[in-house]
Amino acid sequence: MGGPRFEPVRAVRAYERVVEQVEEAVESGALSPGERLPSERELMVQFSVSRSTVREALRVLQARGLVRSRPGDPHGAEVLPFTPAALHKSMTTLARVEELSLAELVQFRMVLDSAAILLAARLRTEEQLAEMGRAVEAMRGAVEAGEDAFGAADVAFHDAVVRAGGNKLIEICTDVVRSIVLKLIAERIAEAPDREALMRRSIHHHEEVIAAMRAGDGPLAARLSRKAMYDYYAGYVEECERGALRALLE
Amino acid sequence: MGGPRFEPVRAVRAYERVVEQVEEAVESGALSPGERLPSERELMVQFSVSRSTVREALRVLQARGLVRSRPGDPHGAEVLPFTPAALHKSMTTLARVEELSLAELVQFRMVLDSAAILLAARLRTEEQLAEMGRAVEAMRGAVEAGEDAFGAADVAFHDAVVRAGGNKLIEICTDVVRSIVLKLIAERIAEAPDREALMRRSIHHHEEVIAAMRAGDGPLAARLSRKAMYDYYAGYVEECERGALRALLE
DNA sequence: GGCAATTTGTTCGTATGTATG
DNA sequence: ACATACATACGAACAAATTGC
Repeated sequence: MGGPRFEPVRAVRAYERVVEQVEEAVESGALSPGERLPSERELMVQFSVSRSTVREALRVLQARGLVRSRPGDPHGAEVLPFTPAALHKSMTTLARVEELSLAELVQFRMVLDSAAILLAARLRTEEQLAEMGRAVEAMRGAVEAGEDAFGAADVAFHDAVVRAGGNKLIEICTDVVRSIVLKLIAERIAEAPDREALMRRSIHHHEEVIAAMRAGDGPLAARLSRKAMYDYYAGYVEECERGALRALLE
Repeated sequence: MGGPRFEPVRAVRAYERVVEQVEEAVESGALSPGERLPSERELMVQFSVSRSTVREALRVLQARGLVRSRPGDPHGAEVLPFTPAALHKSMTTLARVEELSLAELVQFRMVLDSAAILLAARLRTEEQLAEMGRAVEAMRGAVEAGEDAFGAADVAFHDAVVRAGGNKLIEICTDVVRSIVLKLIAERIAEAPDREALMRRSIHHHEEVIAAMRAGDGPLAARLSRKAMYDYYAGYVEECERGALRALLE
């Protein structure tokens, strides 16, 4: 006994080492968005691997949203600014293969949104509050204009809220989950009965949320927002799953 | 005017079409975890592309956690069960390049955890409650045993809670963010002063949470859990950022 | 345990269409 | 318009690894 404790070594592919090095350079800031990677031929020299290996590595980096390469580009692959695209992709996959129900997704939104509102009620500036107000105004104007305009204004409101909340992780996850939910009910949302009444009630709810935030009552604002989201989406959720959503309404 | 409205066509690479088809097969259930893909040479015939193209596609699918291929395996690439590995990877990247602060991550955990507890307080079975109790017992026994055992028991507790909450998205995100947080403070957690006092207080908090859940008081249990997490992690968070965490304590 | 067949990992060469200057 | 350098894609080849006999 005693002696050195050796660890099992997993065979690591050549392309993985290339990925690791580029990834490290990007995440450490040595390579910034907008900058370019050397050309594939240059990379195969620097890493002393073949062209195919370089290309496989670039495919993986591209799948992770770190770089983008275009045919014929003399500048080489471009380092991209962070986008939640990869996060979006893996959550979408999760939603499909794990069969996440719409109820679970909406519930997740209710949780994140009310948390953001709770935070925003404390941290918001007057300007941010005004921005939320303008978004609700836009929603009012968009009732006639159609789904897309209304939806865009609604997104603007919630974006303003989560930004005011100051948590980037909440911001990004909210964005990702919202788009997944919208995609799931996109075809049903237009043909919902009482569409206009739903919109007007939603606007009313949003105004109540703003009022509560202005008064500094975060818990109330959060409770109101959960109620608003429940009212808006409950119609699309299976009856038997609404109970779980109502559990968040107190 | 009039005439057909043509849509812009983005040049789609050959490997992407391969990825799309395999991805569709996996997500639709036509290909189940444990099943095998044809060999690379067989795939190049079926898709009528070169082997390099097949391999680039396989690398992307592997990066997304859908398949795994090993050298020499005569059965071809294996279709994997879903793991949050890809989600974990993209969140870790997010944490690094977007410079998520520890405070934001902990805040996110406080939000998800208290939501799960709120749900679990309503939906938990007696058996699940008992499982949480056993986890706390294990924590008590692990105070002497060391960090790892205590941490494992703590994980078991929170796992039992989120499972009882019944939202798989919350479950997975909790798991991902927890491991990121732990990695960030791994080296500091062992050398924290008053380590044992921290553990004992944490155990006490967990017992209070269970009691509140048993009494059916979800909001109280959630509030207690936020407080518990704040107490446990506040020491690792920059002074100036603790305010944002306290905003969740009411 | 050893051996043969097959597969993946990797390299190299070549042809083609494309973007830049 | 042209030349250059690039990414895309194909095909052949060899080494290393795995499976099944």
